[in-house]
Amino acid sequence: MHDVAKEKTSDIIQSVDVAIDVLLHVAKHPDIRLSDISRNIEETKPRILRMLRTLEQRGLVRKSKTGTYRLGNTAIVLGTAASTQVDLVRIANPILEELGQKTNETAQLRIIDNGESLCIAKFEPMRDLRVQAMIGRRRPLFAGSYKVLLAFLQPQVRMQMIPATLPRFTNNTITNHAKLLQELENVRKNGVCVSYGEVSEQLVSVSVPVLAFDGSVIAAINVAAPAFRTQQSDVNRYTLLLKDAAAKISARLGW
Amino acid sequence: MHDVAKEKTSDIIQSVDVAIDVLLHVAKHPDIRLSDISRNIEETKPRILRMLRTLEQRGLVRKSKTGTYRLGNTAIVLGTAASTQVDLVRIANPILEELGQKTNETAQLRIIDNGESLCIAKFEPMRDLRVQAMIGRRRPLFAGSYKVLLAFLQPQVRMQMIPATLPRFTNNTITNHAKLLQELENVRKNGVCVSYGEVSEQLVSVSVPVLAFDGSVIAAINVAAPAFRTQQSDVNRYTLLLKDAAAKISARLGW
DNA sequence: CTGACACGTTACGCTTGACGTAACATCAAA
DNA sequence: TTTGATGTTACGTCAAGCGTAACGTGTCAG
Repeated sequence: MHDVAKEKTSDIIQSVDVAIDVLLHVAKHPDIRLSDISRNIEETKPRILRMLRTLEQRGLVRKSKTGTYRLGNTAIVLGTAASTQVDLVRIANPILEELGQKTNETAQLRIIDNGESLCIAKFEPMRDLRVQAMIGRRRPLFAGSYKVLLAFLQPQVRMQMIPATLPRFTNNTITNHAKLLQELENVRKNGVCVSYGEVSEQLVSVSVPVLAFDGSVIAAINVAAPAFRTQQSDVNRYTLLLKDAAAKISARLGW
Repeated sequence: MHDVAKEKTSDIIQSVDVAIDVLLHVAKHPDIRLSDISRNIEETKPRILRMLRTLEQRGLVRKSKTGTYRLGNTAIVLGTAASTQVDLVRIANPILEELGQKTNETAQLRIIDNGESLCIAKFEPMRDLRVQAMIGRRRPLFAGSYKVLLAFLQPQVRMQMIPATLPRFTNNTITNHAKLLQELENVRKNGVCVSYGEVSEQLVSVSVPVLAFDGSVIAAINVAAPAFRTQQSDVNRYTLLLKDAAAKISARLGW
């Protein structure tokens, strides 16, 4: 066996691991059916069926009359408990709300997870047109203002997170490695990253890092707004508010 | 083997089942340590360790530097997804909020789960003194206004849910079987259940059922308030508002 | 200082739990 | 009817996951 791309599964209990795969798959694809899960996860149908039955009996998933699966009540209970247990989220939420109220734009809290940025808290203002945020949504680390997360990583770790070729999303996407590294340098110097439509043409996004006492990056908070109503002065204001909010979060995390 | 109290584990994959035990246990007891989980679940430490490692690698739990475990980021993502996938919760939430705003008291959505009532959605008003509700909290079915859930069950199912001896919580708790059955009869007739301090001395709680098209009970919604500021007129008003809200939920569920 | 007793962790040989194959029933479309 | 999906059951096989035992470590009490 070459086990080229095979993960080293040291001490992981595989049936549980696959069950988590199934659970997260149902989370991502509501009303999915057994066969589709089996195909996507690449496991046999009887195995997936056993998994689903186990999850269902515990209320983590629910089977509809038509045979499709969704998350169940236990998942709600679990998630609610989690929101109060994860310090970062619990602390950030009110600060994020204040930030969103002041800017009247969408604010997010994002962490690095599995080589991507993951939204784990958000605030959306009450106005007709706003940027939509979604808890659980993943975005690349190397494009848009979330690359602030990249900028504050240790150099050797950072390099591993940057793919060989940088995919293009818009005209403004940075696809040149040297340029990206230069930009990361600037971001680190200024403590803020502003994206003018690097991922979506019409959006401006401003992110700052949430740092630990030792300068390591914990998360990023950001404000995203439609480009047409965002002047340079707004960006400056958001930056100040973001830095203030980030400092508050850091402080309240105990540093 | 007598397998007297042994559950029939037909087709359930045990290691996954235990992993769920562990996960829910962490949810219920934040900052718990390996040994305690092992003791409570009654499984060996190596087993639990393997479970925790698997859960941790997927971000469902997180291990602190001191060796205690909490829920992790993935649990948040999961729960958020679940809130949007479970029809009942998604539909009930805005209606519950409206109900809570109108009454200016705490409102809850509760279902039957495992012989208890389980809170799966809530609204708490912005005022200094209010009844606290918590998603995931369980309460008995046979005491307080949640017995509305019991009242609308099919008779044979209902009997199985009522324990041989009814524990007393307060002076007002119904501990007599005949009396309880009589009360359930009234509740079914009136479509509402009012508890004057049956579980907590100082609380008044009003619940109505959310019924399916066929008359089967799906859930209960309730309003709970401190007794000292709740007159009979308030109870009457809550009842009307609750019945209205329950009808809306039923309708929006597609019946 | 030194037992004594927690804690988490590792190693490993044994067993049974969980696996995949194959066959099944059912339905829908061709 | 045939074809090709679906979900499901049954069963014999095998290795995944188990518990035992022993380890290292830290913290109390004596």
